[in-house]
Amino acid sequence: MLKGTLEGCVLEIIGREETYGYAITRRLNELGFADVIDGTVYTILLRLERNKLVQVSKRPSEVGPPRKFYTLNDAGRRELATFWTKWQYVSSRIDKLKEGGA
Amino acid sequence: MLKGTLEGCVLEIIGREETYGYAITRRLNELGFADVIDGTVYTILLRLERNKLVQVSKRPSEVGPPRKFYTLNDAGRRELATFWTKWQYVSSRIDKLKEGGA
DNA sequence: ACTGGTACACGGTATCACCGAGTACCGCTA
DNA sequence: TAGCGGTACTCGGTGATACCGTGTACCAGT
Repeated sequence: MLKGTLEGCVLEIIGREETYGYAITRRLNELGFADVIDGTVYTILLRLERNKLVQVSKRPSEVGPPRKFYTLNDAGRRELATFWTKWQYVSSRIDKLKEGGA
Repeated sequence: MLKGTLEGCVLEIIGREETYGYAITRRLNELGFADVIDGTVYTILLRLERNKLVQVSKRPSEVGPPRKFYTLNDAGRRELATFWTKWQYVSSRIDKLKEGGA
């Protein structure tokens, strides 16, 4: 019912600005998703890449190994919009169930 | 991250009043979860039963085969409270990410 | 040379929820 | 009385998400 939520969050983060896996993990942790681990994020990123929702550009870093920078392509932006629509729908229903139930 | 959400909804419905599988499915569909199918609900109910979160009472129906009525026990109520706490936490973070991202 | 932080990939796994088929009770009607 | 539609539950199989741990590797500072 709500699967792919974390993937949606990752899409949103990428949609804001070009970024890379390690930074996305840090961002998610900052946002309060404390238990999201880097391995999970990389899994999602590889899936996004496989599903052709992102454009990838590998560039060297000055403080470590090269980074893979991601940006959304058209399909990715559509997917993101679909995700938010679905999220709003489902989460509002659940909130309604929580409050009073009608 | 959000798995078990549907299970939480089912717990909430049972928490409101003693009810049974077929009626729960109808209720969920009414609430807007149109694609939730009875098989899914029964799977969840069997899991709740196996995990000892509900009390079950099988009683005959006047319009069909016997029904299995469910009520929450203490463990079920605790699980429900935990679910809502977690839901509120996670959904608020996601909403925050959606609006502006700070 | 070693440690610690940065950065990514990969195999394995648990579990949720979906799907479909199967069983069975009941009332109505043709 | 046979069949149909609605009610009601069970079960095996499946796909996908996200978790977990490990391995690899680059870089800077001590």
